[in-house]
Amino acid sequence: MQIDTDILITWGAVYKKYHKHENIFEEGTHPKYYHQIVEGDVKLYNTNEEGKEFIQGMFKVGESFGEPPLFIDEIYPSSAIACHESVIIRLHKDHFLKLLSEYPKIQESFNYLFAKRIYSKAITSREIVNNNPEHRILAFLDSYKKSNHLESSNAAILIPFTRQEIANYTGLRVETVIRALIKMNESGKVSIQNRKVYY
Amino acid sequence: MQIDTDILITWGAVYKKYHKHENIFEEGTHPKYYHQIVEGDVKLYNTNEEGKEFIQGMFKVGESFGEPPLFIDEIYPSSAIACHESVIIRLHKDHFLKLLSEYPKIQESFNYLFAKRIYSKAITSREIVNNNPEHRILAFLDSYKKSNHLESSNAAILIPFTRQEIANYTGLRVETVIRALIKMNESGKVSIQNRKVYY
DNA sequence: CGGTTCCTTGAGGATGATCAACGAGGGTGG
DNA sequence: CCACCCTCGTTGATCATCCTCAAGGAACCG
Repeated sequence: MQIDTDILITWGAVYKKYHKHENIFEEGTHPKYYHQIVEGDVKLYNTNEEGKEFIQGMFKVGESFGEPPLFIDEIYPSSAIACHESVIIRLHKDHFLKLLSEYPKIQESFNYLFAKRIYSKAITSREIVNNNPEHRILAFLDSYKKSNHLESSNAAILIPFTRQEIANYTGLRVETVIRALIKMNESGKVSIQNRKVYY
Repeated sequence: MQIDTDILITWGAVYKKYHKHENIFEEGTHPKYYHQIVEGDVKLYNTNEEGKEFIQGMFKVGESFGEPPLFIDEIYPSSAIACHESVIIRLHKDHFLKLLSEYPKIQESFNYLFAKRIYSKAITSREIVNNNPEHRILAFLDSYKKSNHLESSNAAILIPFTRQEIANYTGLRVETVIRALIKMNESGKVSIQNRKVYY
């Protein structure tokens, strides 16, 4: 979702800078703002009791994140952190909801966005639950590719994630991801060139 | 989501009866209708290559299902089947989208519904990915309880699912679910009374 | 170069999946 | 009313696989 920054500013939004690895909001807290990325990228994640991280999603320039709780008056189910130096434009919740009611078109866009998210989550989870590491990783790669390179469905693209991040996405362990990727490279399902994964 | 049946009828919706275990739509096909349950219940599911089933969700009287693909012009990511003798009111996709654009209130309700689904999915998946059977089952029980018994958050309720269904929801195997439930009964996390699970 | 982050490898152990039976209950028709 | 069937629940033994732990190597950056 991308709301025109001019509109956001008009309604009282302000830019805020975040350092690399700085927290944007914390799991369990009440949402106060609508967030949209102007520069940089953001990770939504959980950490469980044992300190293991699970990545709910990664978001990049132009995208909004952490909106669902705004609509249903709930606390954040996960934390958000800036992966790199980032600039976020944020609008106070009340103003955001007001804005929403004034612009049915934006309302409609959120419907579209949410429907897409649900759809993509449905696709992913049916593969993730299937306890096969290769499946899980492929599901992750597919969903990344689909959401970022709609056009070039044939050419292999660089996967800009570390093995650790892939592990945190799929719920696997780093070593398992590494071993699976090596096998997938041998069988031609992915291509690895000096440690970079292409798919 | 529940749209007034009078409105649906006005826009051309019709009732359709489904037998127990009859298919309502198939994974991979293009959605033609908006579906809302008048009587009975519906299961959304996938079957993978090895024939293992994964349940995406169960829906009951008054609820709609399989709507996201309508919004984004995509094929169904899963199949729908009537669990029992059911009556569905369905409205042709084109009419549904038209109706939607005429009623901003309904549009808004879908935003609310979708936000809720995303939220609940986020909660669930962070537990599901954690490969511990007990966690997975508890996540499932919590999400069921939350979506069906908002009020009585303290009293134990009957879980109306077979162990096989719980297995298909959580991606575990029946035997694993059984053994986990027995342990959870012993440790007091659930209560089992002549084979029925209470939580 | 020294430090950090990321990748890789090996060995061993834990645990969920699998396979194969069997038991319990509910419903149905003779 | 009883025999049968069908679905669901249960158990035990074995197997496969992913996790764990521990260590070391490669790339990158100040």
